[in-house]
Amino acid sequence: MLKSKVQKPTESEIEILSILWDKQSATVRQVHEELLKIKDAGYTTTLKLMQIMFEKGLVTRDDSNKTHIYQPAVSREKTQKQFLNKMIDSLFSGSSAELVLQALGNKTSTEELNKIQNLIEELKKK
Amino acid sequence: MLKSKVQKPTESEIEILSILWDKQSATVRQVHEELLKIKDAGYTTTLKLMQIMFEKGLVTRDDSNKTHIYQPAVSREKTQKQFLNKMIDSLFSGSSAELVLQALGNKTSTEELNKIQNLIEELKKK
DNA sequence: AATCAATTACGAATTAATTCCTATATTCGC
DNA sequence: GCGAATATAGGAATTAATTCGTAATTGATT
Repeated sequence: MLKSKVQKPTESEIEILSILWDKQSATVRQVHEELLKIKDAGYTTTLKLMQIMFEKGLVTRDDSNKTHIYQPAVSREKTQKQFLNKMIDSLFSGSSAELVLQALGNKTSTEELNKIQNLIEELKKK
Repeated sequence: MLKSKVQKPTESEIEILSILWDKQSATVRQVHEELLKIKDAGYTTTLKLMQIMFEKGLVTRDDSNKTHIYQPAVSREKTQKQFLNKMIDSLFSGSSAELVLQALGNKTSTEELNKIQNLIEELKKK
């Protein structure tokens, strides 16, 4: 089993990835505008982050025009799994069930609970 | 609503807290011995980390003897929730159900699935 | 083609986390 | 009490992440 080629995104990088996942593709300017809605940051800060993400292989970009267009190079699902697994490992003694119990314990609507029940039935069939 | 008094533990601090949660209380030496099982580190590194954790209020300590005895000052459950919520927020669009679905998708034993089903039934009664 | 605005590139400064060296203090065995 | 062993304290060095100033480049407008 080979180590993954792509590094794990940092906190700030996840914020940017989230925007790219939503928009599919975007310029630095567009990402920056979105970022401003949730935090304070200079334009070149966003630019620099996205450049670093490009070097890390977290995003791809089309630089055939002056204004580069970025796209996520890692999927939301894969990233979610990556962080879930790390968290299960470090905080939940490796038990995903424990994590689920804790997550449900909080506040989950009946509707969501039903969805989860259905999924569990599906899983048990296999 | 007041901001929490206690800072969020870092990666390394979680490793130490995990040991303290298991042992209830321990000396730096004991924690260090445990840490060595999972990673490489010098003794004073562990010491320094635990001193910082004390300053942050993540642990308490009895320093009436030469060898101080440390105890966790934050609970495992509260810390789990803290990180779960942050993760749900940053990676799962605020939906705990989405996180649960993703976590179950992985690999969970039938036994664990049953436990979760029971919990869901409990939750739905309220 | 000269100017202007927007963009990228580069590199340095800052902040946070981790690591460990060295000095000092305490306890234990003799 | 003295020396060895073990502990804590303090601070400096390192590494990683973030932030942003400044310069160079590009393209658009005239």
